[in-house]
Amino acid sequence: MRTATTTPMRRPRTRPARSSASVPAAAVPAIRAVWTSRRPDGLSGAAWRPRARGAPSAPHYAGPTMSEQTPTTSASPTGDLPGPVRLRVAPSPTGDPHVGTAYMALFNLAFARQQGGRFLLRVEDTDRARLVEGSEQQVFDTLRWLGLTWDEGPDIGGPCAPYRQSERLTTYAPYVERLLAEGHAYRCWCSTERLAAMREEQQRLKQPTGYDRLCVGKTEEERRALPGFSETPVVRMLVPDDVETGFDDLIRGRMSAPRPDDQVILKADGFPTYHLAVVVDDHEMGITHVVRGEEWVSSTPKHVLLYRWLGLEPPRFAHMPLLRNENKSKISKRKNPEARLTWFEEEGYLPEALVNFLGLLAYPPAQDAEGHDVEVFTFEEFSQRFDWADVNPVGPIFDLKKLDWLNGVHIRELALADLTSRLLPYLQRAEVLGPNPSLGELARLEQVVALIQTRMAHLTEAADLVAPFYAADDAVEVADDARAQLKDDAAATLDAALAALGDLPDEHDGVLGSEATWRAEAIEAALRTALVEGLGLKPKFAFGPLRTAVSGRRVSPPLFESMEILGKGATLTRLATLRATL
RNA sequence: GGCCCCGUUGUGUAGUGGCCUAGCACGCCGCCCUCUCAAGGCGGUAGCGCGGGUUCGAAUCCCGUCGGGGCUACCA
Repeated sequence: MRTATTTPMRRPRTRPARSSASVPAAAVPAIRAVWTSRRPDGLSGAAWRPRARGAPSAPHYAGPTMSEQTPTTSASPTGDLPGPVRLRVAPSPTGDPHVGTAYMALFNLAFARQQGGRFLLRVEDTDRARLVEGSEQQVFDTLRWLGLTWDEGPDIGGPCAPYRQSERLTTYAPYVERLLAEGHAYRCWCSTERLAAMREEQQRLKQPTGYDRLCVGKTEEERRALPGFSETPVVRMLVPDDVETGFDDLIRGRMSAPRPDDQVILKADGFPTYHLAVVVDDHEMGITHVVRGEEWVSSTPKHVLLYRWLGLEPPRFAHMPLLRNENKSKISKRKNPEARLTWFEEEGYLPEALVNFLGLLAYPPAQDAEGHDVEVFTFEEFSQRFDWADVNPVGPIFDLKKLDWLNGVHIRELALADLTSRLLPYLQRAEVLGPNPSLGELARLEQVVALIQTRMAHLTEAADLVAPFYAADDAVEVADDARAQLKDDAAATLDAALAALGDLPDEHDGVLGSEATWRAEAIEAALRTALVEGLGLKPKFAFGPLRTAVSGRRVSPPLFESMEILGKGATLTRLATLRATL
């Protein structure tokens, strides 16, 4: 536990010198050095071997060696692994992907990219009871959708494959054997019933809960004679009473954490628990920075202990604050539908907006010359200025208001063709357009999208705005509130509009009709002359009935532009259709 | 209960002892623009959890207190 923390982590949050050089960059060479020399620790055993092509042979490791008893079958890394820093996100496939996973992935990736390092995805599927079919694929899909892509992972492989813990079982065995052999771990045959009863009793007596070490120092036969025996033992860590539990955190500085219980590291089913698997895999995969949620703070001493017992150099730790529900509890999918990553796509959020938003939680935006926040940014911009020391340890409430605004901002920044194609699936889902829209329908769509680009916070809102443009002209559905708004003079207004517009030429002079006369400006001029000047109506009341006739709505995209897109024939039909019902 | 982490407007944040009558952004409210709704422009609203200290001076340092959160599994 002597992580070379030469610089105090957090306190000097020197604002001007925010070049990430302060902590991370400076740390890189050191990590690099440690890394190259720590590979041959014996634990990778047979798996580790010097590079074939003239790689310098590593210094021999003098400590305990497991090589003879390490028939590792997995394809373990050979020699140096790519990247000056290596980070990972390690979700467990236990259901809908969680927004917290994306949050962690973002910060891990941002730092990895900034340092020119690697980002890996590792699936932590050691809990076979909670495994959910298809959830792993959903993790891939949602993270890819967000653009938070990995350099190594279960689906794309990499030098440390496999990247699925359930496929790495043989990797963990020698580590467990070594801990057992050196007296740092012991087998425990206590049944789950006995454990539950023990815990209950401890809680009743208001004692700290923890394993009572009944099995310590006992052989299987000795233990069998006692009650609460189970045939299939687990392996527990033997945590010394006076163990040092402090560690350094990139975000919080020096941390103290509780003394761990005799944590189970190998379950009765032969699967490792998270604690063992994370240490072994992070080591084998050359992880330099462990970035995870604050909920892991209290188990970090267990991990540090494991690293020490195994003679491994521990990685740097960064514990991110937890995203919260409105009541400040840890964000949960139960309380918050938006804790599900798939929800955002369903609701019409842009992935770049979500990433942008996540980068604003517990992290300060950059400031411009006038001291105004620069809250709209890309992942690359975020990555470049990122610094662990700037992460706020306070757990932010996951409040969607700013995301809604950001989504609108990003929608407005999209090129028209891009926005149109992104809208297409939503319009098809809403059945505004069919599965195979015609060229004509698509051409019209882009025109319509230009009108609604500033009128959406969510892509899902497009359906309502767009639908009237694909309705039959003699069957535009008129909303109740729109019809209710029609006044007595609506009929006269429509008649006047019909007359004025009927006189407006509809010619297509130029090639491809580029010189059409049925244009918004001409339509507006004709209508203003007839209704505002002619009938003396206020614009607002003059155009209301027309809007209802054309769109069936009280609120719609700009009226004259809509008429232009619909064309003269359709416009007149719509006006006449509503007129006929009055 | 025990251990640990954290407290700046409704939300996200700036602030690291005087530049703070606490800045910015979102939200909300109002005004302008305007064919509706948006977008855009302008303005307004609201905060240092509390109590002691240290200091000429505290949002900033110290102590206490209160509050919130996390962990306390053969879950991650």
